[in-house]
Amino acid sequence: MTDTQSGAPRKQRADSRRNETALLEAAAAAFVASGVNAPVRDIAARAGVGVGTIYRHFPTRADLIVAVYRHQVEACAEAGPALLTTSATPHAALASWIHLFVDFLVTKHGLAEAMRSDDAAFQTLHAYFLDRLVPVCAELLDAASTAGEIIPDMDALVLMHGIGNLCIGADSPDYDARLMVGLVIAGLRRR
Amino acid sequence: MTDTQSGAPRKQRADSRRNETALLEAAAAAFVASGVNAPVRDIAARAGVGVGTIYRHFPTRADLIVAVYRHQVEACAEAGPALLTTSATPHAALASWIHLFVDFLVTKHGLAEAMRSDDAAFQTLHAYFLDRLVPVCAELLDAASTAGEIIPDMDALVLMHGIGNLCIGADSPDYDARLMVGLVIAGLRRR
DNA sequence: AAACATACGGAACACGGTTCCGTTTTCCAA
DNA sequence: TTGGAAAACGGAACCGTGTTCCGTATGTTT
Repeated sequence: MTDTQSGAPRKQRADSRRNETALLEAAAAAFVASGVNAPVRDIAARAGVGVGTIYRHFPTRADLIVAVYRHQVEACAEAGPALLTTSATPHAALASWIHLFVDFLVTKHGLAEAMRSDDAAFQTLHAYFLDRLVPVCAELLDAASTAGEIIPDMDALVLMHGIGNLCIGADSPDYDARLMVGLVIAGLRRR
Repeated sequence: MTDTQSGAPRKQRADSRRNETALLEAAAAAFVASGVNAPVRDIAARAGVGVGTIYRHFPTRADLIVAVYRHQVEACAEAGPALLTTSATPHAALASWIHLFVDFLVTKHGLAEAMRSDDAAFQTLHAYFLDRLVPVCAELLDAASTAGEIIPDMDALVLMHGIGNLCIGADSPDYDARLMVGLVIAGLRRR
């Protein structure tokens, strides 16, 4: 049954659009100040709206996080192929790209933690990040392994998971996520 | 028979000791069933005590976790020197020991996550695990680097942090903590 | 301007950790 | 054996967060 509802019954209300952008800005600010787990009420207060409005626009926290960081993720994804053409070797491109990803993660307090929460609400976050970045990573891995620089058959999804995990707690003074990621990259090398 | 004791103010009450062991058993069971973040009320109910009793015996969740897993951590710590004498090379000993640690972590749902929480309540957990295991790891690292098998100056604390992080979410079907840890171990190798 | 869909606000609820205090149990000493 | 102080207990009450719900307000269309 094709219930062809009338094409575009009505456009989105102006206040709704205003609130959405206000929320995005408020959330970005709150994330910087308190990490991606900033209390819902705080974000609402910053945006000058009620909590209900948040849930109406972004049903889960993951939706909000995705919306806030979407363009940065896009930039990271697009950097992959670019690096492949500008780098000396595929392995160098892979290394640079991973460092780019790490830089992104470690500057978002709590993002790495959230990324790997098995809470159902974070499915969206998981899905978006992985859908967007895993193929890029896979392409880089493939190029490097074709060039014989790294071990074959490394799974991009597992690698991304692992890199993400290594970035957890990156702001702790006695931890060094980049060093650990460097070990992983070295470990990928064919010996 | 009167028990042999010097003039202590008073010995611990019998019900108190009973409750403590009951609590330990209940917590162990709850941890297996629901992970180390099992609700306090659940643990209390399993042990047949009130929630206040938990807090009296184990002021923070970390205290409870430490108490439950203490002997396993001890075993892991003691395995370090042993492996060093029985293994072919220091690097092999290091690898075996790390895998031992990983096995311990991945079978305790949520432990790895808890390990790296920056919540103040988990200071105890952090402190105990690291105080006990980092020196062992350092000894193994030192032996391997003295033998020229791995890169020098690797910090044991950072390595333990990283390994712990890699174990987060180890029960997810599309992740492989052991594989990632293997990459790190390979990355340690001098090339 | 009236009518109606859309969106809003925030009170109310759910849930888990933590505290507090009146009551109960244990132990010691007389 | 027993009186009573100290130790320990239980769980109600409290707090902070996420989430839902519905009466009200706002924007849009005719």
